[in-house]
Amino acid sequence: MLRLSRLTDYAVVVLARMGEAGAPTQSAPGLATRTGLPEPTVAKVLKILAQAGIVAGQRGARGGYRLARPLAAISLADVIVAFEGPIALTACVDGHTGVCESESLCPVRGRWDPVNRAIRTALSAISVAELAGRPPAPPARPAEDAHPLSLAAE
Amino acid sequence: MLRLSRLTDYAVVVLARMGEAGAPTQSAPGLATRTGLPEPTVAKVLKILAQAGIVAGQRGARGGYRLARPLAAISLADVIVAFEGPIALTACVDGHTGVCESESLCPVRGRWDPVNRAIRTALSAISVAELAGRPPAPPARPAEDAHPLSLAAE
DNA sequence: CGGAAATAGGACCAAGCGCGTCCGATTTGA
DNA sequence: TCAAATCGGACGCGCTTGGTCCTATTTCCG
Repeated sequence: MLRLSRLTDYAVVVLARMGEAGAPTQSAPGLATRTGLPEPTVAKVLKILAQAGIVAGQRGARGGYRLARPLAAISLADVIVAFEGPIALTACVDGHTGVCESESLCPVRGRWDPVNRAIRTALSAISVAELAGRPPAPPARPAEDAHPLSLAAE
Repeated sequence: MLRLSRLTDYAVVVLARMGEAGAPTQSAPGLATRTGLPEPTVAKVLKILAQAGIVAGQRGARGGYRLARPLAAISLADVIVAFEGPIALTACVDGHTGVCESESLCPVRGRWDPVNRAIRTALSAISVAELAGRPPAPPARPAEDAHPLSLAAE
């Protein structure tokens, strides 16, 4: 199913809501009620997004979170990397030399790299704004209909 | 990490080994020793591949498995679908209407479709033969670097 | 100046499921 | 008739994910 974690899914929803709000700064409880998601989960999502530099947190009373950059400048790959680490399909790629009991026997050593790069490229080409379908008020909105991602010919 | 299951990874390795063998039919225990993978696991992988129609099983003594079609005609998407179901990044897409407690609130309803299609297309364009990196005859390691798989423009 | 509100950063526990294993039934060649 | 192999399912351990909560820190408002 290639599924990404549920937190990542939530993050996209939360970011989309943040983008369409009027106020620049919004609190985690407020975002929770507006998205319909449980409040502690939304808080956790926002904390991770803040660590990744995608949102910026403002502490103290009347604090909250604001987007560090417009939704159009946040790629889907950024969000996925923040929640799931580097994008790769197999576990063989992230420094686990010696895990495979038979590296010399493995016929696909290093062959996954172009595949991973392709997936990465595809995910980097999609912005959260495109996923949300409505840019808040950018000077030049990219497109209303999703363009074919510049991947392989369909 | 977007990781696919370990069984899927094994399947690619097993298929690659089957493609480079001389005999058309090979037994699960034989494939296990040749890949260095545990024998029950290889048997399970082969069973799933047989259900998906990627390999064909021959029962009885001197039986085994053979490729239903050449490796070049087996796409990576075929293998992934066999082991992990339909390729989709989120759980919202496979008929779970009503799971999300707030579909009307969700700003990304249906927006994942182009993303999923792009991933699917990319994975369909890659054959197991390309992952194995060697057409028919394996005297030694033919090439060190992989060719760019005709995927995305980098 | 004090209290309230909110983020920051952990730790913690429960549930789900991936994954390896094994068993019996069936088929087929020697 | 026996042996070898696939086929189909069930079972249980273990890791990862997820949701929750607690405490410290910061900052605005009365």
